[in-house]
Amino acid sequence: MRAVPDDSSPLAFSQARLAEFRSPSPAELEIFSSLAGPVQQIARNRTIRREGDAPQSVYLLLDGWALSSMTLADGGRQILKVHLPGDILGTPSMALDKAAETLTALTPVKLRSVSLSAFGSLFTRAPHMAALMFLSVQQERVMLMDRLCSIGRTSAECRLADFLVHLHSRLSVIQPGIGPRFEHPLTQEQIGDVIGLTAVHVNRVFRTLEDKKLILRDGHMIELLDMPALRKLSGVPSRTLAQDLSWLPKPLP
Amino acid sequence: MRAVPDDSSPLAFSQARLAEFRSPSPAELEIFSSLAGPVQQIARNRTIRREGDAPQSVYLLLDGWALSSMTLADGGRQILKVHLPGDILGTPSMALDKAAETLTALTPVKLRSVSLSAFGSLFTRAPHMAALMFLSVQQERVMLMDRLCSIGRTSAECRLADFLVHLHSRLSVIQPGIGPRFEHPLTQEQIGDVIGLTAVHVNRVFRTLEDKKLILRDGHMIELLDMPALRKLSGVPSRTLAQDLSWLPKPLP
DNA sequence: CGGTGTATTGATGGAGTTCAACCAGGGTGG
DNA sequence: CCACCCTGGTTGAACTCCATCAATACACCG
Repeated sequence: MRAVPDDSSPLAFSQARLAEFRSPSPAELEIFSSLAGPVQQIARNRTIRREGDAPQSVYLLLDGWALSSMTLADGGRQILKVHLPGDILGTPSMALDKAAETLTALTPVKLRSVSLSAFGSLFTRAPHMAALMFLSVQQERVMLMDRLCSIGRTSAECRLADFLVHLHSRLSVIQPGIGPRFEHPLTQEQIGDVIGLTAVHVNRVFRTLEDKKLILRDGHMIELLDMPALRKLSGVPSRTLAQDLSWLPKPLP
Repeated sequence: MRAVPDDSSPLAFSQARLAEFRSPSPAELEIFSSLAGPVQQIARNRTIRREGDAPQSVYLLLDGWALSSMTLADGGRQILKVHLPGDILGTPSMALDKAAETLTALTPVKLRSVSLSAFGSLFTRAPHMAALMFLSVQQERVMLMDRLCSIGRTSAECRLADFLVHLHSRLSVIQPGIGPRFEHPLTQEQIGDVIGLTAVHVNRVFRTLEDKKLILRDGHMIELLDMPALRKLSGVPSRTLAQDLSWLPKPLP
């Protein structure tokens, strides 16, 4: 199967993501791409996989925004991650009986499934690529740790600032030269479910950030007016990836 | 080098941990063990590695309790994980320039270092073992996700209940047949730093759990009197590992 | 025996929730 | 084309949970 579909730009995203860690080789990208199923379209607000389902594959997000979330006993919801094109969805539940997280399309979405057995073959066919995946998961883990700090130990204002700065920096990776303005499809209730606040309070904190001239809103467009101040407010340090990954196994030729 | 040191029990712990996912083969455990450095002793309250240090190795915890934590801009601290014997410490920062978490010995500790290059060789020498490691990290990620829910969306009472139930279940893995009572070395301030509360409030919540006859305390000994009620209170579902891991690469003979 | 770190309890205050009302935009169907 | 709703945003008022400040008690240790 030819790896790259007609509109090759989506795969370019995921290449950009993995290229954050120096270069999987073209041969490896080819392998990974050949493991994935056909491109599927999912409509807005459709569930991709529900928590409790048996995990049978993971998903390469090509286009659109998606959410992974968990539902609590009391009906509350926590959004675990806002997914952007290039992300791989559903991997946390690979080791589990029943999926821990629900995956939902936030906008119309294009994705390709990768079966667990296909994924598993990476470990023998492309060890270097498998190691990159391993590191990518560790990176996700650090992001969760940072969010734990943010939610556990900082005020609502800090949390929202952190969320906006973090989202913007992730968008910058897949849209270089994006500038300080960006559009997003999230409701204030969803933002609250990300950072552990009620929709009402998210609204109020948005207002105070505006009043302080730190951000500017127009509908679902947000402009970060004072990035340094926002970063400082967020409290969590920015992470830089290791330069020296010479300890990894050698990439395929 | 003979893999198992004289007191072989500590390695048995880590075997127990990995055996949660069906069986790395003895040959693989031998490989892993041969990668690790000599046994080191660390005194109580000593720092194993500070956040900001360049990550050069990961650590296999053989004996004792350890903490991984992050310090915020305002001086606040979030404890990311309470580590028990058998845990591998420091892996989240493998992909980073500077370590994200500080590792501290909570009790006198025995550990062995594994250099990054040694760890990396697993991916070519023992792909099945590498895949088990990969799954183990995903499992850690799910634990962080569960805690995010707990801290982000539940009351202090729920959080403490969740913490106690979770800690107890992890202790049960390395001390089968432990019963409902267990001892721990944590101060109330440290527990607060785990679940995002102040020491004062941790104390009050402990009291209410006692008053409700859910737990019983004597110094640093805790007895879980009503496990079902505590589980229900915690709100987060209990996770069960996948039975079918046939999609993994074949283990070494 | 003083000193330090931890546990405990009370009193007060504040950040965020909850409840409620109102508004704006955008489908949809008569 | 307009009445109708329905979702999402906005603002106010009351309340609650948890933080903060403070004081005491207790244990361990030089």
